[in-house]
Amino acid sequence: MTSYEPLEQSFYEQPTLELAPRLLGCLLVHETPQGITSGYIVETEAYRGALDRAAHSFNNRRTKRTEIMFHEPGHIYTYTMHRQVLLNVVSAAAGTPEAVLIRALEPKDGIPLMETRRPDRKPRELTNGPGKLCQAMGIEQIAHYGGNFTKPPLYITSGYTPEQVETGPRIGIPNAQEAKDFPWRYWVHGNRYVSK
DNA sequence: TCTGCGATTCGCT
DNA sequence: GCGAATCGCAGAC
Repeated sequence: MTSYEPLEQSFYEQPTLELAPRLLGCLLVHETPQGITSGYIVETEAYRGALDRAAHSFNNRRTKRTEIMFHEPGHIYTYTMHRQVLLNVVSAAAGTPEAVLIRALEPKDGIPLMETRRPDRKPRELTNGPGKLCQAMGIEQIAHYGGNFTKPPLYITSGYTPEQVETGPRIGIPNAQEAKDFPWRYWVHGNRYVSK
């Protein structure tokens, strides 16, 4: 178990709807004093500020919480929901508030450490949901908000190329009217760690 | 293994 | 106050 070489800034400079599927198979890595944890990204969702009623930044709403989405792509956007932390990759050019939610991982390094952070869980229950993977990886909202995925301690590196990617409506946004049907959820076909 | 429902914190209005 | 990009548990099959 060693360090990896983070993907460069240029990787994030592609349209959100292209970045979201291209993140699949990439490796999310977190280096902490306790050790390294990592996992392959197997499920993502795109959120596109201006036109997307399901996004926090809908209608370009700029607040303390959504501020980071207006910055350059590659920044870290964390958000809390019912005591859970959710991890997002800021996408699109500065001034365009878009992001990709990381929904599920397939654990690679540091599985024993993940198990200490989420005791008494089956292997598959470690990272098969957006709040769960943050727990397993030790990701905290305050500490990581506004950071950058291009450098340690929390970064993304290349992994593998998925054989088949599937697309469908996003999860958990029933009040988003027309936006709830946008097929902006992407996952690796047949992967056991996909949340649904 | 899958589905449905209730808990409960924080940021925004 | 309100409502949410969720989780975990209970109960069915």
